Amino acid sequence: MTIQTIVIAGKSTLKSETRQTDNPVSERALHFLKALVERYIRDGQPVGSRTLAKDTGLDLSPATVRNVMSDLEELGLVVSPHTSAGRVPTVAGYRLFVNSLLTWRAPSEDDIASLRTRFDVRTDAKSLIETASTLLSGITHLAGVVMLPRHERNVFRQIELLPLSEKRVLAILVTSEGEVHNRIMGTERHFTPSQLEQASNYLNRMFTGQDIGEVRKRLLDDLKNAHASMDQQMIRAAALAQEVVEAAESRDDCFIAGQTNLMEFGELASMDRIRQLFDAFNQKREILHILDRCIAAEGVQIFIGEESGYALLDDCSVVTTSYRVEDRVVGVLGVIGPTRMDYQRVVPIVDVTARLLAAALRQ
Amino acid sequence: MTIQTIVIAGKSTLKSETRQTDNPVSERALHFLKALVERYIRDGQPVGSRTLAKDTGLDLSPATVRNVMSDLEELGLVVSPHTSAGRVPTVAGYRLFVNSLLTWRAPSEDDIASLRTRFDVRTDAKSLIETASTLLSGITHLAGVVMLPRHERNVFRQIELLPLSEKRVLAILVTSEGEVHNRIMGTERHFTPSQLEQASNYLNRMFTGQDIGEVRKRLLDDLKNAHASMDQQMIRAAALAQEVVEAAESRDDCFIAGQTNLMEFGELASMDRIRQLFDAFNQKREILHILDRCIAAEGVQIFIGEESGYALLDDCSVVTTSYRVEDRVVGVLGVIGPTRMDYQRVVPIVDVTARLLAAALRQ
DNA sequence: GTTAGCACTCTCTTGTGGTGAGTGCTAAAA
DNA sequence: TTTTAGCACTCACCACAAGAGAGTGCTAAC
Repeated sequence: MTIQTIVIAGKSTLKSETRQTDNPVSERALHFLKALVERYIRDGQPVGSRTLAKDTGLDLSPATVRNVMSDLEELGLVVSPHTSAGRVPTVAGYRLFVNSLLTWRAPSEDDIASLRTRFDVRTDAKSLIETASTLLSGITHLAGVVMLPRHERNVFRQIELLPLSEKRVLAILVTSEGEVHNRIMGTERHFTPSQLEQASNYLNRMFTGQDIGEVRKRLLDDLKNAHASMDQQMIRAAALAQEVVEAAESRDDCFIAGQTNLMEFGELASMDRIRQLFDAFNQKREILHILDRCIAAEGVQIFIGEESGYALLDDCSVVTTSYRVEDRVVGVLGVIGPTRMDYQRVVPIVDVTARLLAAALRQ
Repeated sequence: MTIQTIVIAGKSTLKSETRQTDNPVSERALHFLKALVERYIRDGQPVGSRTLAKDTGLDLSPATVRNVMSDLEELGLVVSPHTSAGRVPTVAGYRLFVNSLLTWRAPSEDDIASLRTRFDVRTDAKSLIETASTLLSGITHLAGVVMLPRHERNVFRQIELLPLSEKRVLAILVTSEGEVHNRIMGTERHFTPSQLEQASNYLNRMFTGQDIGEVRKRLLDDLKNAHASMDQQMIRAAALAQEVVEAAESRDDCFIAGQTNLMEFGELASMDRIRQLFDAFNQKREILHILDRCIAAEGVQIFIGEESGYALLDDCSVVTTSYRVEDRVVGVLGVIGPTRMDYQRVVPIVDVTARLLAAALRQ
């Protein structure tokens, strides 16, 4: 698995770990590989020696090209689906292409513009995430996904307990950056408004400013060994708070937009494949795992085909990057598409989107 | 367009407006039609005279059946896709079937059980809606959709304004039945916590218990003709409240679950059709319109094929019903599937789900 | 009214041959 | 030694034909 950092703006820096200096793949061969991948990304058809010969501009005969292709095939960088088809890049081929052969193309003015204007700074995190994934999918014509992972720093700000009806209480919890969680809870006994107010005052006094994880632990403790020092009242308050705090902690916002874009791609086009894919998207589980893996990494990450480790995504690639606010990673975002996506275009877009989203979140 | 009310529990009452007493479609022909539709619903293939002859149990020869079918075809109740295929019901055929030929089958114990246990009364409206649509789609193997239309009665309960950072304020609005709306707003000037508290106190004093629509109007008025009697402070408070109130009013929660189930059906199986369908679901617009139409109606409504009026749903049927709390319609729910869905099973399930959801919402 | 028989129609499957794109290999040219 | 031309070969794809199967409509007999 290779990781590369891209620094956007047309130029690229690669922390390339691949570039096999040990095996002697000639400059020319690489040139061909590049042309081949580009061509294949363009029209999705196996590319043959004749077309490739023209594409490179090197004025060589198809026969020569064939020889080179043979070498590339031996190296496992391309395959032909059957004897008399052209060649198609393998995962290794894409990898090499992405790592060493590609210079990132800065997103077009249009793309940047439509990104920038649509990020309205004045909205809350949730809708920002939503627009981000919609934009990503809209611009790339792939599926866009944005995730807001559990904060490492999620702070208890304020809790409010409101009576709803006889035995139901509405708990509203505000955390860190103005995120609001709420839950309705049934209670065994009736609380008067003033009791609830007392309870929330108590909770606020105790916990404001503390980390949510901590709060949860303390609440649990309190409930378990409800020590004498504690007022009955307060124990009940803790019980009420418990649920909403839990909800606030386990929250994982993750949006996927533009799934249907994937139906356009012939290579995924069997109804069955697509269905499995969509179901997976709905479950979100596996997707979240993949994205989780990117949290730590620096810069844009690219999983090509099987690299993601999920059979479902075998002929898909995932391009992700984390976005950070004040050097703290707050989330991961990216796109999912067929392996033959236009990396040169997509990668920078993912990168820029991450930056813009980060900026918007930073207020 | 016909509307029928079903009263569930195995029996059915039909306010049938179709039952063409004017045209002489024989009892036997109807019997055949019923058999044909049932068969077609079962295996989705045009059904021929031979199979049908066996199906009815009437011990008639295929030739006789063919004669009857010919009549039915003349009446526009069935068609054959081509000369040597069997017959397939037309929309009119389905209509007649649904209106007059069908006795509703009470949902199976299993289905009821899995519905009942999964409705946890102790959660908020939003998650109830979510489970309802998931359940619907799970049990029927169709797409389930649940909508919570704009309340006619949506009451301002409490507003809270919290300072987030320099120039951002978090507004939390609680309405009617414990629904929480929140928005983050940028402001031109800095508010101190106490100013915000004052402002929310003011708003709560003014508006608690009033209808949200009313509140919005009054806020707008206040802002427009900010009369001398009003304190600058209060004008700002109004400005802040404005946004979140608007959000609370225009909210339309609508969940669609199990879209992918529709991919299983051969008749919708062109990638293109499905894609359009999914895109429509994502937009939600048209779906909402259809559902809107059902709000007024009593009982279960069935739109077969083109009846829905949306070309997209030409070979889909929509089965919906409204659900009510204390005789007030609070929402609409239903399923979307191919015209050849198993109405006998699906309709009662939709009906029961509505009742259970209503019960859960009633607390 | 019902049925048997029959010719007919149309889809679907299977097989066949042709075409075109592309290959690998070999031997000659550079 | 690299490049190229030539050639035989492979395979997907298409069009077409032939046959099977399912089902029909019609007619004439029961």
